[in-house]
Amino acid sequence: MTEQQEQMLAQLNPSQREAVEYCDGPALVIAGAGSGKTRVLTYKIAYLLSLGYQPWSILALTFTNKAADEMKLRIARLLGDRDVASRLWMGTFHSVFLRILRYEHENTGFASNFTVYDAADSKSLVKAIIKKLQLDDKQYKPGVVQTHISNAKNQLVTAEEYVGNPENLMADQRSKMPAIGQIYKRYSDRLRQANAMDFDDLLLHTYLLFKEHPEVLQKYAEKFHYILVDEYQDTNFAQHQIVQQLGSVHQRVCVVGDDAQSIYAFRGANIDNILSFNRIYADSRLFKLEQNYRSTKNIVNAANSLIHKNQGQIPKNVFSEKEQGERIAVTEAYSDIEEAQIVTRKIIELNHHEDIPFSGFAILYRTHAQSRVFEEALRKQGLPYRIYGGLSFYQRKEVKDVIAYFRLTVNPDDEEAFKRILNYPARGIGQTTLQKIVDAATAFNVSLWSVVCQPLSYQLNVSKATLTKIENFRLMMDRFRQMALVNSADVVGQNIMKESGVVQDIYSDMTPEGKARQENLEELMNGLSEFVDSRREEGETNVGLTDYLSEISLLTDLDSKEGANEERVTLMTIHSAKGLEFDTVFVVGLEENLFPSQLANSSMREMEEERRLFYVAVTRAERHCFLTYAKSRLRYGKMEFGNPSRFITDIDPQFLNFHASVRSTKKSSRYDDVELPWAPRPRFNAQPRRSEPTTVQMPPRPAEPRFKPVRPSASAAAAASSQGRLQVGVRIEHQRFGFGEVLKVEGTGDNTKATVAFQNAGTKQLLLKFARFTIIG
DNA sequence: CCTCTTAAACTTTTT
DNA sequence: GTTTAAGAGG
Repeated sequence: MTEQQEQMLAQLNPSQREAVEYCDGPALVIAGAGSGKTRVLTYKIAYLLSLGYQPWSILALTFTNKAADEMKLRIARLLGDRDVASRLWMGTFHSVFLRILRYEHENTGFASNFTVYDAADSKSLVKAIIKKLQLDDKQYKPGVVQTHISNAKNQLVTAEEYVGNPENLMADQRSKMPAIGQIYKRYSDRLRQANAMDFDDLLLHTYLLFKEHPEVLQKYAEKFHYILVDEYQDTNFAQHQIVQQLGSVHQRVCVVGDDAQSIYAFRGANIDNILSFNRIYADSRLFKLEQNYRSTKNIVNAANSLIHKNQGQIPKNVFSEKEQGERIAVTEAYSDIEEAQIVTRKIIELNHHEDIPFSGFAILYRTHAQSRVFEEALRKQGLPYRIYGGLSFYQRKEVKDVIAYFRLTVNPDDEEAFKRILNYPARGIGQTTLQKIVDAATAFNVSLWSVVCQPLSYQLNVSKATLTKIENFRLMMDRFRQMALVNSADVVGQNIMKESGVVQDIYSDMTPEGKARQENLEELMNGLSEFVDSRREEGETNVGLTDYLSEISLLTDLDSKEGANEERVTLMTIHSAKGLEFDTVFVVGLEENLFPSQLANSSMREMEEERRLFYVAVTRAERHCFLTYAKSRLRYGKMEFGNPSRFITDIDPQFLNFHASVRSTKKSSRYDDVELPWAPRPRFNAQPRRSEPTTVQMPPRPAEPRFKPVRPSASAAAAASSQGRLQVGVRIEHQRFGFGEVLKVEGTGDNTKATVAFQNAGTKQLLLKFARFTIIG
């Protein structure tokens, strides 16, 4: 063993070390909450590299981009100057498979420029099909049908197989939706027609690709000498099978997970995947990480007593060696509004007396709808906060519209994009005409775009005037495509914005809502420019719209890097909080029918998942954990009265402290404010009232020119002058990545490249020609 | 074909 | 209470 390896392994506890060192075959690592799961994964990858594994032969799969980014960052830091993190195959299941599917598209029957439909696109398509089949959308609710289709795909059942199996029809008849098979079949046909895949297809088609083309599977199974999977308890059948396919040659598969934290069964995650791992990989070894490094003894013990109420789990003994800590405080509030006030007050108090920064607080709730009251309370007190989740930036109407132009430019057959923009901005092609186009397309089994190209051959029956309008639309899109052939994504994007008339439409609206939309589009265009710049700096020459769309199609709000390091209170659902930790956690809304959700009442299985969700919530806390519930709450605009959640009594009372709120005994109105007995700490700027009903706080941008002018070669002059002084060891400040140190300089002239380790952004390769930074010594 | 008004549905959780 | 769908009128 080399000294470097010894040094690295010395930083692990004995069980972590065992898990890292065992590299000869399949391994299952059961990692309790806060036990250093990510640490094991990153050290294991670093260790593999030190053994001589090539970075591109290691595949590491996660569920969120955030987890993947975090791991890359930590590996880069661990390895120091070896710039290999970027060459690892690391990412979410969906993003890695998207990459493979694009590369191997010839064997999938899709063109390489296929679109990824988001959930809204899928739903809209399902809805259109239900309508087309003249089914009652009360009986066939699009969302419910979509879930059925999604479940089938996650079980790797294709539409053909679904229709071919009479059992499915019988099951669907029992649920009063016998036509689901028919809808599923038509749905897949239309996706193929549109050259598009939905989220589930990224898994299903990867599986099919490998199954139907053994030679392709062989290539990847040989390529990946080691496969690591994070959060294995959340994998569904499809993911489980693909991992098995890819591991078939080398059998070196290491999965990490915690059955107690399985919270995605509703989405098809199968806890059996982790429970049956030992059976599938005959000679697999089991490692358990049981020491929790995150939370106080009290929190860990409370969580243990809670999860003990669940049946059937892998036995483990999670323990903490940290201080005992205080008991978990349970507080009753009179109303949801008072609940928010209590939490806000407590945050101010802890911030004041214990110097806990605002970023050390998290308010965790079961549903997004609960965020609003907390948002208002925090704003009233001038506390900085950030709400995660809900409508992401890319799902806002105006943003989706522009993205639809990009999508249709890249993929003419994209139906959902087509429908979105055919008459936006208004160009006199209405619902009736669209319906005719759709009908013609379905009749001839072609895409909507094909109909527009040859309206006569597809017997499109519209007036002469309408035909001209359609023709103009077609010509415009063709211009965009010509442009996209030779220009980079930012240039094309700017042009599309202007020529499509979107800019004119949005900027003619001077209402506050209109202003907000303008800001969002500026944000979008800035993001596009940044994307192109950053790809260029990394040496990519042709950064097209396809690249950009691939990047953003799989992004969620949680992945936005902006404001991540700011001093703000975090508000999020418990689901999004998985994997995170905070000094102080408030778990709110602990009422029957809210948490646990009333929908979980029907089965034990669902109730246990809710309990695991609560377990996840409590174990996010390092030092303080507070539980609150409200006796009354406004829901659907109506006042409801609830009872405390059963989960509170699931925790052994020796770990709890019960409080009734001071005010709930007094007569109080829902609307008056709580007077604070102390002055709050320095106030931060309150967030401006959002004019859009979204739950995302986008960081305010400094006043800038409307759209950043496109820079063909950034600040080439500045770069050239600094180039001479740029050498190993020099510290720089990059416009976007922040402070970093130069590790390597190679190449000459325009091709000079520098490898820079940034404090917060990881190690990046910068092409000096494009990079914007200043040398600081 | 567009836009304004009114009615109904909505809330789990997300890649 | 909020957002989307449908229907009437221009």
